[in-house]
Parts: sequence; structure tokens; C-alpha cells
Amino acid sequence: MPDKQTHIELIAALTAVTSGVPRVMTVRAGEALPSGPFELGHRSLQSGLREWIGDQTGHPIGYLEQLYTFADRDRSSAGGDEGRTISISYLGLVREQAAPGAGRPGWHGWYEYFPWEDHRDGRPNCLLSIAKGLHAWIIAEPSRREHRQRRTDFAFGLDGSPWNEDLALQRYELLYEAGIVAEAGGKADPATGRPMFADHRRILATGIARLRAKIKYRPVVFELMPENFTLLQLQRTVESLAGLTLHKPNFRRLIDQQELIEETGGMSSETGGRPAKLFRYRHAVLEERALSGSRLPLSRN
Amino acid sequence: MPDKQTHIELIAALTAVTSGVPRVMTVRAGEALPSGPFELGHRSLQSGLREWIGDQTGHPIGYLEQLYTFADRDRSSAGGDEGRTISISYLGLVREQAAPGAGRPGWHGWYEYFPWEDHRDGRPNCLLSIAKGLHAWIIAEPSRREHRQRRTDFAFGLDGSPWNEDLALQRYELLYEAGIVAEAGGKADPATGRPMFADHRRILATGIARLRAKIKYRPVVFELMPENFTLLQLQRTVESLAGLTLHKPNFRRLIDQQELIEETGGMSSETGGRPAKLFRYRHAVLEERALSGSRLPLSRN
DNA sequence: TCCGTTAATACTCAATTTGAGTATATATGG
DNA sequence: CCATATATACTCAAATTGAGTATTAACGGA
Repeated sequence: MPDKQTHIELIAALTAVTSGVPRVMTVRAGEALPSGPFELGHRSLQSGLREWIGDQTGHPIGYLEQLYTFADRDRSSAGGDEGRTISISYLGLVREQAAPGAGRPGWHGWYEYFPWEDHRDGRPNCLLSIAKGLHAWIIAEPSRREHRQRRTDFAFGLDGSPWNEDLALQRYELLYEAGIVAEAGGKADPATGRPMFADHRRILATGIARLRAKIKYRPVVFELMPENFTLLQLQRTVESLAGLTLHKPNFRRLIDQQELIEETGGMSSETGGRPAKLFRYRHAVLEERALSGSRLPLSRN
Repeated sequence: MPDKQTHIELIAALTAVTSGVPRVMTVRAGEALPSGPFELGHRSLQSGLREWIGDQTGHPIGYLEQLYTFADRDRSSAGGDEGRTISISYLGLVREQAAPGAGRPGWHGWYEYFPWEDHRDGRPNCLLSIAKGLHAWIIAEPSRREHRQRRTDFAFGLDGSPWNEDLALQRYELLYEAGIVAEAGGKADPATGRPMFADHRRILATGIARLRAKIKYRPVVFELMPENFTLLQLQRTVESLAGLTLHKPNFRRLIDQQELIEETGGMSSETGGRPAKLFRYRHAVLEERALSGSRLPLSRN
């Protein structure tokens, strides 16, 4: 074995929201995330990925954030020992756009891959069969039973725990550990969602969890919105990402406390009710602004 | 050029808190973070790093979290084109311990490298000279003046903006961009802190920012505490990390609302006042628990 | 022994922020 | 002109947070 090369691979979880559905860009008929080698010529990882995405898809990326770097041997795609692959994964946000033409890479809904994550119409039924599978795993090993039970209850909002949308990654990893998900040898079952190549679904879960956490303290949603939008459109976008329904009056109050948006003057009468005011994001003033605050009990001395 | 190898390097920002000072493990007389090549034999990045740290230092790592992966050519240490280095950086937390013996790698205080980050005794004076340097940079380019001013005011809590301890990374990157910091060609000045090799100080800033954000919503402080501790010790540790003083009664209220700790029954009379109850972290019950909640206005339907 | 000092611990109270709900206004399509 | 669908504006109680006060328990000299 003369030349055990290490390959550096960039993987992108690109997300857009169209008509209330958060979608991810895929290749291979929805089975993989777009990825490519990191070329030596690139100035940095980010710029390498940006260039590469610009070429592969027509979509300019507004927002790009590093997710995680993987090199686990036991999860690598090329199982053998002909070198190793380091995968550096990114989350990218793309503005809503017309449906892509034929021949283009496909956009698939998040919740095809994670049906248990969408709670906008209440707890999805697939959670019942998932809970059954998890229970089998919990009782399979008496010595770890209690610990597994606690982790499961916490992650999936069982036995009194509330559902927490931020735990998308923990949930996927628990299903993986329990062998329920197809990538971990589980049997095909619509309740456990559509599998993906290698660890791509895990990367997508990482991206979802990161985005769900981030919309609460940084104004990243606006990277997914068109220039002008109504408050309900904004709310629907956030709801689709969080997989939850929000309280309309309170959502509005929250938004205008932050002073992140301003009226354009225009109105929209798309939806059939009273026409809504159009708003736009106040780019100029607020590029680098934190939303929430300390959560630590400061003393002012 | 036959063999343009890509090197994978692991870099660790290991932190411990001793007697109210957060410290980082360094090598080369405080000029660099410990780092080493990623060997092909390792099962995963994390385990590779754990092994390696275990060998190099006597300290077992309780908590280890990936920070960021860098490959920017213009920040690489070996400036030439003999291949490229990918640096994967980690934040590790180490429990308080007796002072390390001679010959061991050294622990240096965070605030030697970032004197402007410690606000426990009020705004440090070094901020005055830093603000002066930043102002020169702001007015140097009239077309970007307003934008630079806003970013500076926000990051450093100037002109009405409050100081936000979470922005440690933004602050360092601003100083880098402005050429104030020695790594970016700035002149030596105690106010701008002690420089480090290559981009190691940037990695430390990333770790500090991550940890400051994380203590607010995950119980990670306990990774830095001894088995038994008093409430004031806990408070002092949090304060040292955040670089802020906290309001004692409210800190206590916060802590026991979370139900993260329990009394051991013992007392401590170390400090000279009334003896304090000793507490311990409730490992068993709470390994995977989120603290804060949604910040999204849910509807309960 | 008494008194100043240093903490620990226990409360109080007003100001904000949240959660939840109600009321009114303005479109559209029969 | 009315049913329907949404937009927008308020209200109000409950919970959380920020700030401060009071009391208790040790120690170390004078």
C-alpha cells in the first residue's frame, strides 16, 4: 500500500422553504447530499464550497455555516482501508425560488427523511411505531434499561417530558443506536423515514437541529424569505422549520419587539382574506446583532 | 511536485478553572495550543484526540466538543505550497486539579491572551487603548466607515450598546481585521494581549465564545468543578468564565430552580465566613437535559 | 469576651416578559 | 349583502427576572 491518501470531502445540506415545506437539495434521486472533493486551489473551505455549489446548481448561497467534521472509520462510505475520508459538512440557506427545471438536482422535503419531526398537525402517527421499536431496544439490555428509558423519554417527549424540537439530532442518533433506522440495519418502514447514502441523513439531522436552535437567537430566517413578505408568510416559514405551530398574536409581538423588519408600503392580497402589509428585512441596520440576551443573573456593579 | 500531502492536525483548547482563573493548556512556553497529527489508526477524531491528550498530559478529559475546522491558506502556518494543513479544533474541559509538576505543559490564564475580556472588576483599562486603535481603523476607509463603526460599537459595547460576553470571537476577529493584534501585524502592546503561534489564539477565542454561550443552556460548568463544591465556588467559576460578576441571590435562585445539584450533607469552612453547605452535581438524573426552553411563542393546539 | 468582618441563606417586591385569549377591520366570492 | 378568511389591535393574568434587604453563623483580634 504505497499511497494511503486522505481525501477531504465537502458536504452541503442546502435548505430552502417553498410553500410551507422546508426542503434540502439532493442528488442521486434524493439519496444523497451534494458533495465534492476539496481542491487544493481553493482559498478556504467556505470559498471552495461556494464556488462548487455555484457551478453545480444555479443557486447562490446567502448563508453558509460549518456543521461538523467527521472521520469515523466505521461510518465511512468506502469501507476498506484504502485511505480515509474526512467529511466537512456545511449548512447553507437558499432563498425561495421558482421550482427548479428538469435535469437539476432535486429538492426534497425534510420530513420525507424525518417524518417524526413535523408536529404542525399534532404528534405524527409514525411516533407510535417508533416508540414501539425503541421500547424493544430499551428492554433488550436490562443493565442499561433505565438509562435508555430516560434518554428516550427526554428525546421524544414521552412520559411527561415535553416535545423539544431542538433535539432532532439526538433523536436520529438514538434511532441509529437502537438499530431502527435503515442506515443502521433497521428494516424498511415508512415510519422511520427515507434513508440516505452513508451518513448523509445524520448530517441533515445536524443541520436541522442547528437551524432550529439558531432561529431563536439569530435572524437567520430572513435568508430563506423573499425580499418582501407578509407576517404570516414569515410565521409559516418559521413553523415549517420548527415543525410546530406558533401563536399568531404573540409571534407578531415578538417580531416587532426585535425591530428586525420594516413595512415596504406595499400590500399583498394573495391569500384570500384581508390584504396584508408587506415587510422587508432591515439588512442595513442589523447585520450583526444578537437577539436574546444573557440568561445569567448579572449584578450591575 | 510529486506528493502534495494533506496533513490533518488536531488542536485542543483544554480549559480548567483554578482559584477563580480560567486557564488553557499550552505548549512552547504559552505560545501554542497542544496539537498533533491525526493518525490513520484511530477509530474516530474524538478518540484520536482523547488518546493523544491522555498520553501528552496526565489529565483525563471529561468533556470534549468539536469547535471548527480550518483550512484557510492565508492563515496556514507553513506559508509555502508544500501541501496543505487541515486543522480540526476541539474544546475540552478538565476538572480542577493540583498545580501540575515541572516539565508538564503549562496552564496559562485566558485573560493573559484576552485582557479585554475580563469585566469582573469593571471595564478593563486596556479597552481604552483598543478603542483608540479601532477608531483609527474605522476612519481609515471613509466608504466603510459607518459599517465598521456599527460593528465595533456592537462587539465592544460602545456608544450605548451593552457589553455582551458571548461575542469574544467577533471581538478577536475584528481586532485581527483591523490589524491591531500581533498575529495580524499589529505592534506589541500589553493591551492587545499575548499573541500565539499561527491561528491558535483565534481557536482559543472560538472556545471561549462557545463555552460562554453554552453555560447558559447546558450544565457544562460541572465538568470544571470538583466533586463537592459550595454555591459561591460555583458562582465564582461561572463568573470567571463569563468575565462578569453575577447577582448572588438570583444566581442561587436560578441554580435551585434547575434542580441540577443536591446537598452532600457536608459543610465547608474554608473561606472565613459562615460555613457553607457542600453540593454535588446530580449526574444520574440529568445527563442529557436542556435547560432553557423555546423562546418561540408556541400555540398549544 | 465582645465586636467588626466575611460569608451564607432567606425573603420581599416591583417591573418585565410571556402565554392565552378576545375584538375589530378589510378583503373575496357567491 | 352575507359567509368566509385573514389581518391587525388590544387585554389580562401568570410567570420570570432584576434589584435589594434582613438575618444567621462562623472567625480573629482588641
